[in-house]
Amino acid sequence: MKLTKEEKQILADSARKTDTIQKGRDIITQGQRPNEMHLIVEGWACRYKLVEHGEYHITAFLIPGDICDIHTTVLERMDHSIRAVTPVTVIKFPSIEISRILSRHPRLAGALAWTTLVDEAILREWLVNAGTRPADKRLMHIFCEILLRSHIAGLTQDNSFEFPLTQIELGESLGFTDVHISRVLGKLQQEGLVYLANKRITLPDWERAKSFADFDPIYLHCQDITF
Amino acid sequence: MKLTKEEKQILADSARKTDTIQKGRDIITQGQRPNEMHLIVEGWACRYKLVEHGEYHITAFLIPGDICDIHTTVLERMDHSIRAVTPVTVIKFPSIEISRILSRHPRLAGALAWTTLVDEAILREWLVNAGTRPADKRLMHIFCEILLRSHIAGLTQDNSFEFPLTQIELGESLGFTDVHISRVLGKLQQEGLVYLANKRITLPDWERAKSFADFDPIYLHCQDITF
DNA sequence: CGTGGAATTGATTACGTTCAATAGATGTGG
DNA sequence: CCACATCTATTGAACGTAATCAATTCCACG
Repeated sequence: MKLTKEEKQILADSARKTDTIQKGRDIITQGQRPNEMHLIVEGWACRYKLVEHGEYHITAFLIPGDICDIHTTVLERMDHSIRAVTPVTVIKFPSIEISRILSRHPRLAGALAWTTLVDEAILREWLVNAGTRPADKRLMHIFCEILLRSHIAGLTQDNSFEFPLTQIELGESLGFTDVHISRVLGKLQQEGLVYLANKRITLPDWERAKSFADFDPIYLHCQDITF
Repeated sequence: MKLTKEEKQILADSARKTDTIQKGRDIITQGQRPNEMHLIVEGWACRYKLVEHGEYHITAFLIPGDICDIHTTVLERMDHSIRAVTPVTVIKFPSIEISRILSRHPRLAGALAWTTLVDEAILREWLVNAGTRPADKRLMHIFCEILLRSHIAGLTQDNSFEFPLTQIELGESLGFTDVHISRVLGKLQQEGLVYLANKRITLPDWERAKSFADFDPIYLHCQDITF
């Protein structure tokens, strides 16, 4: 879906201001009812939920171009939190402006609905990932997804992308311990499926990566890529 | 969110017709681009995705009152399938009618957005469930969720609800084998946390069930219940 | 240079899978 | 209404993936 110049202008006009969030800080916290919507323009964030013992589970990674919380115009309270994984820059949109847009500009409303549905589709795929795939394929699957999403956001160089996550965070999102992530990641590198250095991931062979991870890009609702 | 009489009428007017789907049949299949939206009025359905070897993973259960596919007005192709778990009766709404409603009736659009966001919240909780909780708690968690959702839909009698799923299907949704479901379910019944008979589940002690499963209803965005 | 978080590696344990066999339930046709 | 087929549930034994506990090493940063 492509926005027209006018539509982009409408969005730009309704933006309030930009803001920067420190690494590790919450952008929004569970239970809040924020009165503005956040669009990430730089850095990585993650959605997470607390579970017993003060542990986390990460349910999504947000990269530049992603919206944190369309929820604000419809739901009362956030049922999860969003945290800055790296320093994050966001543009804020007052909820009132968003409501106005939703009711007056059907095409923009459609665009927002589209991002919501893609978020949902990603969540579904993560659930399948967690429910059916062993550690090595699960890990590769998320690398495939992030490469493709980074590519769409214009953040890739060839078949590599910046990857600021620690193995701990990776574990918290996939449902593994950091110890196990370390072992499996090591194995994947030995097998030449991934190359990781300087907070940057390279997938040397896209087709091999996809087939190893059983990765079908259909759920991202975009074109596949070729390297 | 409560709809007015007029709003309900608008929805009723845009409905095309009802349809019945046999048990085990797809209501919509992955890859399709359906031109109508389905609302379940009777029976259970499930969203599922195929994985390698022809296995399934179930990503959602749909009960009366749930909408199958708001997607149709926005996305091109279904990224997953929906199957009738029992015989299912649906009301169909042509996509064009839905588009019309979305653009002309902001409050109804909001209601549809609300159901989408709750679906997403449920998915998030399922992901946390799969990623962090052991089998017994995971199983109880889904029972808690379904009891509450059934209650909202007016389908409970006291603290019991109809439960047409096989242990195989339960396993396919939680990421366990049917063998393991059988064992864990047996244990939960011995401990008096669940009572299961005639395709009907009873949770004798709601508070105990909730605390055992670490179940926090916030993600369903509705009131909790007391029995 | 020293400190604390992140990553690696090893040894042991445990939760859930797999394979297999049996019993129970449900439905169908003769 | 019984006989047979099929799907579902139960139970047991052996195995395997990932968790846990623990000790080091690596690295970024003040």
